[in-house]
Amino acid sequence: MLIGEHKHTLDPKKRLSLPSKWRKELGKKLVITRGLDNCLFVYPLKEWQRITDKVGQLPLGQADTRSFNRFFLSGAVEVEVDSVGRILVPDFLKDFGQLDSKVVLAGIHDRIEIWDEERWETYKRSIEKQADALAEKLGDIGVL
Amino acid sequence: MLIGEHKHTLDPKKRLSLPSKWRKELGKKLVITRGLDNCLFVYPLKEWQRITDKVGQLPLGQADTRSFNRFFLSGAVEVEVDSVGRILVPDFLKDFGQLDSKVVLAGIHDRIEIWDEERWETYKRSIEKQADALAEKLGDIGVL
DNA sequence: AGTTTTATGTTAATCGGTGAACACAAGCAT
DNA sequence: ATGCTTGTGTTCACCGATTAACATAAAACT
Repeated sequence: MLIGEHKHTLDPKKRLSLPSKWRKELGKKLVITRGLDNCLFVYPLKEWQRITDKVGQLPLGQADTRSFNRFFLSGAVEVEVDSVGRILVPDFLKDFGQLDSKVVLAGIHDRIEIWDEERWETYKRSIEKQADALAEKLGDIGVL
Repeated sequence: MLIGEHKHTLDPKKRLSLPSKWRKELGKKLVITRGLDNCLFVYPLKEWQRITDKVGQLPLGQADTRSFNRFFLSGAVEVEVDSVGRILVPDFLKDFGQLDSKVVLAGIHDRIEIWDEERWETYKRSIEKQADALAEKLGDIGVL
């Protein structure tokens, strides 16, 4: 289970070292892709396969799902973790996530998300404000 | 069953000793996370798993659940109880809970909550005033 | 073909976290 | 009252992670 948040830096060569806490769980091969809300999603290879299975089952007839597939799949890249636990972030994904050198890695259950630090802080403040309202909604669903 | 309230202090290294009463029940590994109303939730590992099972099944497509997942999961940290019964509170959670050195630990059924002492006192006063009204509401649901 | 730039791999140094051990204070119970 | 448990504060030393710096390899361009 990937949880927690870590601040790291993207080195000048766009390499990002993964929090050592997560390395075992993440494994050697990962998939990075465009995420929602302008962050990047990073999945361990196994999880990625599980997800593409689901996505592949969506009806091709709807324009929405076609668009989403393109967004999600065409932006995906398989990367390998190097000997010191770093991954290489491709240019186009770095641009998409508007990443500077300071980034935040957030563990969300089965994936990690990469955020530009500044954007993460503002986003976080906004969800913290909404949290109580969100929780009520989820209470209805029976989570808490 | 975790009940009662205890005043403790957060030491300069952000360590918090758990009330000895609860230690057996809490076990060695706990999860701390952002809670509602600006307090922190602390779950024994087992309870935590029960909750994340539910949370993990929420649909990725809804912005609300994404937000809540980020709020709840990225804010979670697994901590170990040290040899003298203390846990370490990460910076970002200390900030979120607006904790000073004096805190209150409140037992709420299957979790404990960490509150800044001052904020706890005001909150408590407010719910004490509302108590009668709250009870009526619960009566409607059939609790009391 | 040679030179410069880009990519990748390896090593090193620093910084901070973490844990253990200890000492003291305070409260509770017998 | 006094002895034992619990909470708090401090010190130290160690280990490891992250980052920066360096070295090598590949590639691109002239």
